[in-house]
Amino acid sequence: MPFVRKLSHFVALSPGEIAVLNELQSDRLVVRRHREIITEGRTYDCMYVLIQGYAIRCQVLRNGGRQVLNVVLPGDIIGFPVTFFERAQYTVTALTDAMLSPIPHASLISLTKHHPRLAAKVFWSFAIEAAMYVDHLTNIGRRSAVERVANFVLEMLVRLQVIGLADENSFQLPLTQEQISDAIGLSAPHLNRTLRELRADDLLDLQDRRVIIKDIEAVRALAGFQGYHFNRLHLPEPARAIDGEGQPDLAALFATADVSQH
Amino acid sequence: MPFVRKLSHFVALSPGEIAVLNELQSDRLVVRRHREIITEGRTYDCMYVLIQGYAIRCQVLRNGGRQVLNVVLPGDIIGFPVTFFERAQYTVTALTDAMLSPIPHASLISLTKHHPRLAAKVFWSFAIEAAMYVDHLTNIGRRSAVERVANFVLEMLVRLQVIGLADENSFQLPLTQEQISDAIGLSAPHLNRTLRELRADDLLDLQDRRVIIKDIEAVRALAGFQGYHFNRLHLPEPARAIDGEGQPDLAALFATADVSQH
DNA sequence: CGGTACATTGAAGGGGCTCAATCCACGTGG
DNA sequence: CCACGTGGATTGAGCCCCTTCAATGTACCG
Repeated sequence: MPFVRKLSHFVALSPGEIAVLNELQSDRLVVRRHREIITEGRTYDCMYVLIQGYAIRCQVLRNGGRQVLNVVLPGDIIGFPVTFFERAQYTVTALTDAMLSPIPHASLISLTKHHPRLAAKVFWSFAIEAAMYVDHLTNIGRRSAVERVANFVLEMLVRLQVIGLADENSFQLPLTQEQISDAIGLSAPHLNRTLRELRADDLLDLQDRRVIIKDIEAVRALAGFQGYHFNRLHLPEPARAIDGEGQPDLAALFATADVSQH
Repeated sequence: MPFVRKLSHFVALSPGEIAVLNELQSDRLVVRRHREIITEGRTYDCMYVLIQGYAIRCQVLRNGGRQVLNVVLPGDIIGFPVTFFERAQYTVTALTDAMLSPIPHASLISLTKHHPRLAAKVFWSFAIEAAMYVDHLTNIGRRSAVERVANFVLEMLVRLQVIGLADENSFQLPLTQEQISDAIGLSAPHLNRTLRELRADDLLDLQDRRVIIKDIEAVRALAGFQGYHFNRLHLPEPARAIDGEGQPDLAALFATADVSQH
């Protein structure tokens, strides 16, 4: 289960919590390539965990311009923030045939009640999405074309490594150059020229939907890559927790596993 | 309490819930103009509600470039996602003298346990932040200078109206032109020229930190402004909630107010 | 074989940047 | 009261990065 794998990378999960998470993702749903998973303007009562496949979140402007907000990888949750509003803010499209697991909002609320600490961990993980948007923002707002490509490629590398879909310095990525260019705010021709430059300098190569980073250190230096949000999440630990109300069952509240029936 | 006011705009709150939220924000902290509230790279055990004043979230690049990620207004929570990681991803700086209320992470977790439905509402509200980042992304990635300014100004108008700090078509905004330009990915000179254009066309005016939108409809048309995330939040309602496990206390779980001691 | 999807390349132009210089309001100290 | 410093707004000149609009190339596929 890629979601558990990814979440484990960011925060400790007890066996009981893992069981609950797997239970949550027991429903399955298949979406074919190029179909929309979420459609802008519509209403949704659930989120989706992407079990297998790839997708993009995407906004379209009246003049035809597109912004690819984000690439969705296996283990990512589709639905934050988009399904939390009465009308979806953007569209999510499957890039490949994809397998999803719907998670009704009601289940999340229910989790909040019955497994509060686990729910907090899930909500905490939404911070990762938000942090990625933040980094994209600086990337697009304040960097040159080469720097943008370098950052994009490094982000993908690290995210794919977390879920075991990238090796040391290369990975598959089912995006066309046009989609990549829409993700980093460039025109497709200019992205192509920028890639040529990077290839000429032996920094990285992109062919047949495969990215090979030939000189990671150089690319990292070029990108000014920080990647703070690939650090672990920071939840209060039981030992340090302080609660003004002095609840009697405080210790239980902050116990690592709040799952009793397993 | 601006946070309650803002949250009420997005989701229904019972009197009991409002009381709990006010209790949460009882601590006070003053930060002077130009001081940092959150510093990149450091660790935090609490979030802050901005009670009064203004702030900006901001990332700095090695080459000196800055990206203003966001303007923080009264009622906004400072700390999502930035304090949820072991190292803060960006810096938050007070633009004016500011009053804050610290909310320990532990209190949030505690809320999850004791007032699960209210906690869900608070976590749900984080989607608003993320949705704003998403809109900034398309704004910066795919729009021209005039369009960016139009969008920026409209977003500020609506956000300030929600908390009662803007009238029909104008508002104070304590940002220099340089800071605004860093927010929308332009250079300061070019922002200035763009403002001149907009002023010449009688669309809007910016003087002495005050924005006056002279022709809202025209600006809105120019911006292609959607503002989906100013819609209400969409939580499951008690009536429609479905829980696979068939918990006996389901009705209680989804009751609007889950606060008993008030 | 023609059609589709995508990568690649070229030429031309413009939108926005860089780097200043200037202006202006304001506060501060001599 | 004026000289000066400072932070910010405004304007100008030059240019380059990137866009636009094609055309061309190249797989793959029914």
